Amino acid sequence: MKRTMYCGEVRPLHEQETVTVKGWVQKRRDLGGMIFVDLRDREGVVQVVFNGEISEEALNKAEKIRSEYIISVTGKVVLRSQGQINKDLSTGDVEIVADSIEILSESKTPVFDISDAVEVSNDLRLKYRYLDLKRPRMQANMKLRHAVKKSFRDFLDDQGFLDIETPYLTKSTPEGARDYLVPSRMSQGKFFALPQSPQLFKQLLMSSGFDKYYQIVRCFRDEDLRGDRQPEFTQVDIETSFTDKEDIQSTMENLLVKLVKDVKGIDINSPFPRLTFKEAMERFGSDKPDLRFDMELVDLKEVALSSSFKVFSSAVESGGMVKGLAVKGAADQFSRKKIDALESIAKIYGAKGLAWMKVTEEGLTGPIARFFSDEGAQSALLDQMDAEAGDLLLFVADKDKVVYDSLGALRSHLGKALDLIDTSKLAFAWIVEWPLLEYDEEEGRYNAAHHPFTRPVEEDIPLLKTAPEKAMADAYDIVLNGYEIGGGSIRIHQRALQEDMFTALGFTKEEAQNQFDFLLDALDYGFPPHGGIAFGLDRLVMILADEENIREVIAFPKNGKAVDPLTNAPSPVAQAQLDELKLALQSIEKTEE
RNA sequence: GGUCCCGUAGUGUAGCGGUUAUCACGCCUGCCUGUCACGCAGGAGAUCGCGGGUUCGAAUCCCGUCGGGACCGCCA
Repeated sequence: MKRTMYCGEVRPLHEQETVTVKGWVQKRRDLGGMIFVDLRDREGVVQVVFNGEISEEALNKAEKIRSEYIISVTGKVVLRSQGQINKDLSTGDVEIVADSIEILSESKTPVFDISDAVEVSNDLRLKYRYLDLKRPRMQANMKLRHAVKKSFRDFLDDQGFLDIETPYLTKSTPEGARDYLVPSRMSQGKFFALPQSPQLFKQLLMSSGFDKYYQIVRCFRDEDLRGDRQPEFTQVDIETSFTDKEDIQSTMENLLVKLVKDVKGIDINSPFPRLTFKEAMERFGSDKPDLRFDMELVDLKEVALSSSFKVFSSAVESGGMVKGLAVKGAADQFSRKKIDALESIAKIYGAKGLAWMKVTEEGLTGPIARFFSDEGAQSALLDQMDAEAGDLLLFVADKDKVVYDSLGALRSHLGKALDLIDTSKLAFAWIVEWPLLEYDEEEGRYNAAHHPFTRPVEEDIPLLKTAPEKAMADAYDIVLNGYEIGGGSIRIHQRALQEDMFTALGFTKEEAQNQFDFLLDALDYGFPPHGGIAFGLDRLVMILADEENIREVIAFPKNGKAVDPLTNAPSPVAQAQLDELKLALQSIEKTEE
């Protein structure tokens, strides 16, 4: 019998119709002369009734079925009588009275319940991912991911963007993340790298005149994993010629407004707020601030300098800073022990300590309150921090980076812990005016903050030769609820400027030519001005799905050690395979330090 | 590379120096014609991740190891 409809789609309008549904046995309730089966497919669950008075044969077969058996049922749709309606099911007004049943596949009892109710360990879920993906949560996440991709495609297609594929077997480049390498049999001793992004290819496509390009594309980075980072992840990669930053930003805002409406039915406002990198760091201690709540960092340079508290004044005098957070109305909730816990968070980011005071009706209390006992110092502090009785004040005095990182982390932590976040909000924002370069202390040189093909802002182009570290990039990130969900820039489209950029990054002419000859050569043949953006699809879907790990929106992800417990990849290979590639393994025995 | 947390029936857990190792769900058998967390009666199922140590005695304490998770570094 051919399926006539999905289980989850049976409705009262189908009353008296004979239907055939095929699905997985969610639950069997055997009452003896009568068996109820909840039958599940991707669209939902419907109750099937096996009644000996209707069909003895079907009832007998139904006695044999167990959880997750796959069956085909043909029967009549009937309305349930009052009192038998199940309002928890979308199909709860009806049920299917079975005339016949066919068992299409048997199943062992699954190792865990196919339900959202039980929290199963990550390891088991990934090992039995095909079972895990049956769960309603995962089915919903996969459908959402599809809807997001479709919305991207529909919008970009409407706007005249062309989907063009770029190679996965490509050239290793020294900049950026560690590459995944693929040995070449045909060119022995040489390696492809899997792309960290299709960056250079999309730029070349611009030179070829494709004008508007997009691709939903897998990218690979061999770095340690996090909740929002997998070794392979998906970008929505976009590039446009004859454009500028504002043009790209407004197009992407239109895209996201439509996307959020399409997949969540939510109206969001555009344009999105624009913060400079500096402003984001100063106000939120993060380059990807969560703008769903306030509690901004307060600069206390003046207060610190005039204070008798050495820790504060000397931090500023030695070139660092002092910043504070006013945690509104939280003084009573924070015992000494809880403040110690906050301090240990600050210390993760290099803070030597976390200074604190509580504001009471009588004034400031806490171990450092005595330094702010005089009327003037106290009112200056309270004024700056907009603090009042009942507030908990937190301070970090240190190098800029430590102050930003530790207070930024405390702000996020407290936002969650104190329930300050309106979780129904989607707080998009652009972070703009990024430094072009950042200093790498380990290597003792400058690295591209974004990537080496990012154009400096027009007025800073001369700085590239004189003081490149001061140059700002024509780059922009887009953040959502405390995550970076995309980033892009206007690119360099002149050879001379690209060479200056390589020089600023410490490349010799030969090194630049060796690594990027194809780009430099192409630049000789002319590039239109161009720029673009890439979205992290997994992260965006994760946030829209209300998940906290991108694993939840990837069908077959890796675990925290970059291993796939389902297939057990990566795995050893046969000696013959290595021989063919002329590869020899070094001893991988653990060596003593 | 580093810090912290977790490993107990199929699953989720209790126990934290002496228990017949707890409970729930699931599983198996029987009964049951309106269940939907079905019900009732019974049953099986655990080398307490692994190795070593302390102790009269270890699931429990200590060390190591393996596996998992979170975070720092790393991720243009």
